[in-house]
Amino acid sequence: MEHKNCTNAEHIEKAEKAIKNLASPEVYPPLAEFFKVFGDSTRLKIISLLQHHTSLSVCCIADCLEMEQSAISHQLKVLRNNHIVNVEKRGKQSFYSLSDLHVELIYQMGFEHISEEE
Amino acid sequence: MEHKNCTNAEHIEKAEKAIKNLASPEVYPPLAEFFKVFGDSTRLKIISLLQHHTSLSVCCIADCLEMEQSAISHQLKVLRNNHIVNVEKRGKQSFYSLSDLHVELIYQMGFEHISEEE
DNA sequence: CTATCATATGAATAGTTGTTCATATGTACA
DNA sequence: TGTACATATGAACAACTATTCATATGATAG
Repeated sequence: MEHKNCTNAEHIEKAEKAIKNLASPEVYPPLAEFFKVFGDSTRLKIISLLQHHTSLSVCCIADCLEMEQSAISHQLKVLRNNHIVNVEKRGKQSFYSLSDLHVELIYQMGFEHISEEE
Repeated sequence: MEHKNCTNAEHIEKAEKAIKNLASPEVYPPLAEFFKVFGDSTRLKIISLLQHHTSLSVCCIADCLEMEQSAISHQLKVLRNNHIVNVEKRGKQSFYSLSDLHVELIYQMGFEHISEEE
């Protein structure tokens, strides 16, 4: 690490220590990608709908959110790619559900965090 | 709710039930805003650095991440606005730290989630 | 007061993202 | 086989975002 901004001894010591909290650089882009999925109202609403072991078809989600089928389908693809939902195809329809408990927990913690703000 | 996409009885019943999982519409934008903060590598690295009660100055963070002071300052503003970090000004410097445990937990859960994927 | 260091901020820009529209794929049923 | 339904996907566009550069603010030491 270069010390371009500050050069005093205390600074260097703190920096050397803090840098141990960092993971290897290649983990951050996929982690950011994962959190980015939660950073959109439509996707959060889809996650909401699928809480408590609910399994819904695409058209059902579109109706609940009063949005176009295509918009929902595009967002479900994002959720699928990030292993946040599972699909089960039955006949003409695709049923989506949350892939694991992590997702519901992260969603809940976000909820708690913003509720605590004044 | 309109049933524009599907109209059969089973669909309508499922939709009426699922819609109870939804919170009121105005909670989603701020929640998305909150998660969006985690959706960027630079901000995740800053959160990483500040883990375990670490408190760092702006220039120290810039040095650790080998990035421009200005870029870090802009991102710290985003983190501040979302109550993810606290600032304590001491003389010329501003020391940043994580605002509460939620942040560290959410970060950790994201980490676990992506680690579990094959 | 002035020079310097630390931080913050505004404007500009390149890159990304969510939605819509049009259309393709895939399934079921007559 | 043909038609209707359910879903997926590609292109286009407007809106947003992260970084850089230049500069402003603010504090301290001389």
